[in-house]
Amino acid sequence: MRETKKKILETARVLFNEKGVANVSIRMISRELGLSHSNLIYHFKDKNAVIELLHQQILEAAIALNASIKEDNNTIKMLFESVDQGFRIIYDYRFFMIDLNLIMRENPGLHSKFLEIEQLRYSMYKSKIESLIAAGIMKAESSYRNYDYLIKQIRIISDYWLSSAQIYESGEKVDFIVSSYGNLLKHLFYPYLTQKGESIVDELRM
Amino acid sequence: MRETKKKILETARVLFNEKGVANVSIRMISRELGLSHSNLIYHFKDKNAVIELLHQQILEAAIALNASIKEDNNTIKMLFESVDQGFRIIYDYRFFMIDLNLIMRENPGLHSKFLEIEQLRYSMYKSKIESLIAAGIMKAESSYRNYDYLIKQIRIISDYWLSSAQIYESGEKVDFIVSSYGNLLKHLFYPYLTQKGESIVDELRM
DNA sequence: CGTATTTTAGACCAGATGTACTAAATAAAT
DNA sequence: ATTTATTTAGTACATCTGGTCTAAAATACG
Repeated sequence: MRETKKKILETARVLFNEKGVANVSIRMISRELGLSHSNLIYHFKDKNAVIELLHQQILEAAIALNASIKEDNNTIKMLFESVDQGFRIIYDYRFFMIDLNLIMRENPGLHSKFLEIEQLRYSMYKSKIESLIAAGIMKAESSYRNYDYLIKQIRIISDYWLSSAQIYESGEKVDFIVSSYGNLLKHLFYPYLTQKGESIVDELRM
Repeated sequence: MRETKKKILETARVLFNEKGVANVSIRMISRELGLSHSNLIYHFKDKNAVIELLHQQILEAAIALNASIKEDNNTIKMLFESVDQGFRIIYDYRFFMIDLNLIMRENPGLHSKFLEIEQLRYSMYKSKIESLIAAGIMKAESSYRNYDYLIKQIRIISDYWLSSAQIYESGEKVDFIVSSYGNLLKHLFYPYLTQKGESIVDELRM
């Protein structure tokens, strides 16, 4: 029955989000589902196997998102929209980002995969920024406008906004958190906008 | 013997940094020290008590740093120096930042204290930025230069640069990591500098 | 020196966890 | 319908953990 496996993933996801990966055991997940723990082990070798599959779900959602956003329409509007939607998707799997370091430490395979994906993310931003410069929307690079640093700032905020939200915004609603931190990321771009860029973003903000 | 307590803190700090807080038990620390675990419990009620004292050590170091940096000399040079030195100090206690969310979740008292300190951090940056604007070093605030967002960006990077380093820079030397991520933080300010500000920072970078 | 206090060790307990193994129940297939 | 494969439950085990209690050793003190 394929159904059981799905239920396990779903329950695990919710429990991970609630209590944190470290505080959820195989036995807890099975108890929650009214299953024997040996049954759970039949479907997943261990907790890491569950996490790996959940990570794959995230990836699939991200790929679907990328596909839905037209590549040729390479505007800042699309960039910001993908931020909002990406943030919304990852929120449902927030345990993964909040316990990121724990997970990476105990799962070297996932760690390497994560590093590979990061390279893709880097190139994506790199080329987006280049085309925004070419379009006169972002300022040209200079000693005080080093876009490699910008991309690394984006990386940290993308990786850890959920951790930060857990500490500083506990109790706030999903929508509020997602839009706050989405704005935080977008504001990284603002001081790099040209006048033309600003007027384009002005329209988006209406 | 006060000595034992110090040794426990020292060993705990090293083990936490090495293995992560979740993977270190009271019994492990005592084993490492050749002590009985009941002896450890005699000195510290539990693991959280150890972490709390280590956190106090961090605070004391931070206070000493703030005192050493003259308040009246409110330049961007001092700001950047305190970043470098602050980053260096916290590196030795990196477990605290890497396992921040875990620690906050299981230690509500520490969480509140951390939130209080964050308010101080906020006001500090707020007033520093204001005086830098007044001095013509940073640009005036505007719709595309919202300094509240800048301060929140600073917050996330300050809180999670060590986590990010653990994932992306494993194996790199301390000095490299500290200076890389210090630069990352400083670059948050760069696009907000006036021409005057740029020329001042130019001298610092020589 | 003898007494009181602090520090340390050892033993024990109850609970949770991962893992392995066996057997029953259910579903699929021929 | 009988066999085969898949899915599930149950049990048992070794390990680790936090916590408590008791007593010995070390230290401080009067």
